[in-house]
This record gives sequence, C-alpha cells and structure tokens, in this order.
Amino acid sequence: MPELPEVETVRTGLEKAIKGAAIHKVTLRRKNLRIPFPVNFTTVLQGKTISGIGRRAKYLLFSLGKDDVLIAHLGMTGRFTVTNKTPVLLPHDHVIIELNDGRSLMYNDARRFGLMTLAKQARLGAHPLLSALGPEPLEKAFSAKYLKQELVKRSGPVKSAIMDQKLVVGVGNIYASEALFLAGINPLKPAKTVGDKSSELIATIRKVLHDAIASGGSSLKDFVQVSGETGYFQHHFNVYGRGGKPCFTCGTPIRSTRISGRSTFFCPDCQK
DNA sequence: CCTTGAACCTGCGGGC
DNA sequence: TGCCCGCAGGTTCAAG
Repeated sequence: MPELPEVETVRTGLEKAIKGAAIHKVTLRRKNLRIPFPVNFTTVLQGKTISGIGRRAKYLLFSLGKDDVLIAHLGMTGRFTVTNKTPVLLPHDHVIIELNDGRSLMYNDARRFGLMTLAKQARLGAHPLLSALGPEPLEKAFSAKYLKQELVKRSGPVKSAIMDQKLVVGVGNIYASEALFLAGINPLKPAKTVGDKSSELIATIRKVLHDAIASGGSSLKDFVQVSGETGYFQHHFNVYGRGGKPCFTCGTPIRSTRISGRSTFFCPDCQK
C-alpha cells in the first residue's frame, strides 16, 4: 500500500471527484479481496449518497448517507479511479460503483491485499479493523512523551516499533527508513535504547509524511492518482531503494538489510 | 505478552 | 527468447 501520504492523496482526490455523488449500481466481479465482501454489500451501497470521504490510518472511510460507512484498504496495489463514461474493464478491476451522473468509481487491485467492508457510523471506532489502532502521526496524541513511553517497552528494532500500527499508524516501510535517516537513528537499534530521541523521531516522521503529502503522495512506481495519472517516482528518497549508492550527506554507501522481513536502508555513518 | 517469520497474491525485472 | 528466482508500498496469524 501506499503508505499514509498516498492514502491521504487518494482521499483528497476522491473527495474532489465524488463527494455528494449518489450510487446507482454496484458490481462485484469476485466474492472477496483479502476478506470476503459482506453479503449485503451491494444492497447497502446502492441508492446511498457518498456524503464524505475520511481516513483513519491507511483506511479510507466513505460515509454513505448518515448511518453507514464503507471501509476500504488499498493493500499494496489497490487503486481507485473515476471514469467519465462506461468503463473498459481491465484485469483486476474487482469493484465497479456506477454513479447516478454516469461516471463510475473503479477499484483495481492486482494482489488483492486490499479490502472493503461495511460498518455503522455510530460504532465506527469499535470496528475490529480500527479499534486497536494507535494515534495518527500528524495529530497531538502522538507526543514525544507518548512515543518515549512506548519505545522503552520494546526490545525489537526501532524500525519495527514505528511501523507497528498499534504504536502509531501510517508509517510504512519507505517512510520508516526515511524518518530514521533524518533522525540519525540506526533502524536496527533496540527501541528501548532510543527513548531519549523520541522528540527528534516524531519531528522527522511528521516531516517525511508531511512532505510526501505536499508532493502529492506519489512515491510508488505503480501508484495511480484518482484521475488515472501515475505518480512515478517523483519523490526524493535519501535512503529507500538506494542500497550501495553514496549517502547524499557523507558519501558512505547506503547499506541495505532486512528487518522483520522488510527491506531496510540506512547510512552506517549518519545513523548511529 | 513479545517478536519474528510465513502467508496471502500477482507482476516485474534480473540473471542464467 | 524463456524460465526461475527474488522482490514489492500491508496486515494477520502461527510459532517460538
């Protein structure tokens, strides 16, 4: 998936494109993504107005009228696009949401790690997908005091800690490496040993996410904006994907390793 | 409880 | 050219 900045960019794009639109018809071209579609999925959507599009962590929350919410997650390869006319179906177009104005909202997801399900607005926070999530990284609850208190509890690598959605949401594999580089922290260090860096780490997490949102979220080679235009590595990374290449700060070759199965990049000189 | 590794699934690029 | 392997933005479950 897209990490938080990409999801936020999709949210903004969808809000501009389809907020206020009414749903005419929904077609599911398979019975599940990562999880099954609810049995009443199409009937709940049909006839509803998309009254707003929110976000919690990497989940998109489509308000359907007053009471119902469509929860969507893009997984690794999920894409929403809005078509003007009757869509030409592409491979992995799994959901077609036809709007009353003749346009269609398409969901395409090659790997099907994404999901769509339904919730009631009144009980949204208690939904199993959302109830255990940590604070939003760009909001106040993610404070230096809170982060320190969480870090010192953990013996695993600090990178795993900041990618744990129970500690803080929205930080994925790319921005975890990038934030740790800016903070000068080696991603392999045990979380409990970097508690006194929590203030710097918060600042760099916010900076990398904020900058990515400002640049349109588009760091990923197959990330597609709602309009259908692709964002193709427009974003500048200091370390992610730069294994063996010289650090922009000191020239030392960027090292690549794996932490909890995820590729990880850091400068052995700048990050202690 | 905590942490790691595998699994989910498809496509793509590199090496042979 | 073609095949095989490894790898990819996330999350969840099992096993240690």
